[in-house]
Amino acid sequence: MAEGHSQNISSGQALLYLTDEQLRQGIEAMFFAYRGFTADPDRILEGLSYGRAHHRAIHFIHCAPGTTVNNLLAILGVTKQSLNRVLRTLIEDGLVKSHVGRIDKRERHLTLTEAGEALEQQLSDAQRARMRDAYRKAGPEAVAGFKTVLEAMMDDEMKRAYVALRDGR
Amino acid sequence: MAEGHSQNISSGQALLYLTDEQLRQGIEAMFFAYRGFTADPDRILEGLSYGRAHHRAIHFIHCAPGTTVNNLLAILGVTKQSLNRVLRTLIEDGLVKSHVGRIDKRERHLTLTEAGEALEQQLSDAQRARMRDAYRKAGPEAVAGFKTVLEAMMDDEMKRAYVALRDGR
DNA sequence: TTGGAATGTCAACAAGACTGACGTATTTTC
DNA sequence: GAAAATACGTCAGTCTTGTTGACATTCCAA
Repeated sequence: MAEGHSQNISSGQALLYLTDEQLRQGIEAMFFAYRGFTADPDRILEGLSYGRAHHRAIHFIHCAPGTTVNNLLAILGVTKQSLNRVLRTLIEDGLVKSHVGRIDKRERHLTLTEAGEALEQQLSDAQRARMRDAYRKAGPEAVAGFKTVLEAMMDDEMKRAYVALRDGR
Repeated sequence: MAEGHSQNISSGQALLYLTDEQLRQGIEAMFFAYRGFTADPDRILEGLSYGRAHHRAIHFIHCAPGTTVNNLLAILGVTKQSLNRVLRTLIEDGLVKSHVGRIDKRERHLTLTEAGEALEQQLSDAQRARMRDAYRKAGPEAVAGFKTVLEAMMDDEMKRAYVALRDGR
């Protein structure tokens, strides 16, 4: 493949961070870091017969209370049937409440109950603790770089969702 | 939870990047970026009746040719039954070869066939292309910060595996 | 007012992870 | 040399989480 060699010798040192080796390292760092990133919430959810999908739903309902199923679908990038199964158990277990829309009765608006908020706190405390440690170790400049690269790595759609969430608070 | 408020007012601006809001943004950035990160290989594998699990196996066999099953298990963090299913199909399809160990005949050493290397190239070209774009947009300093934070985010075990792979080349 | 579009639910199925148990070959240890 | 440990493969069963297809309800626009 023509893309294989990204080492542009002629431009010297400046592009050294774009070598295939460097990129491969970045790929592996991303893989291992993501494992660490999800490890703590996974451990908490393990005993509760919930999984990562439940965590994601809870996280985004917490961030955007009153959001509709369709809305959540777009953010999570799964089919509505898949999300529905997760939501059903969360509603049955009294962690999420679903309200029929006043303006459009087809819509269901989702919010966390008190128990839901409590679990969200527990999960996000664990995840933030790891994040905080990593940030502290790395320092503010590294954190800025971290975010810059992550944003550049997103699909455009995802970036829109991310920016909307980020700036909407 | 006592951890809830990480804003340490008394230390002023210096720790502003450690606020819960900032951490939450980082968590979401990680979530969305990882989706982008896996999107391209996923698309390629979709048609081939392979999944992300096959991709991971191929990736690490490529990086560490001759690695044993146990070794791969530790890196991937899955059970042997789970890995075996994937490996079996890859061997049947002629992408991976398994050799009985010369020194220890209990071990199976795994390598990619030519066809396996070709698929690896195709997959990693796609992933590197996205990575390269992100790196280029972000610039070398951001990339350095990115890696620093990711390494700090790994579990210690994972970090060892990462460092071993990184420095072993 | 009626037919299409949008929203959400139920049912059935597949991939991929897990546990547990078992078998085999080989190496290590006592 | 016998017993224990290790490396690998496999069968069976379960769980989470993704998929498609079919369907009910509601809204809106022709």
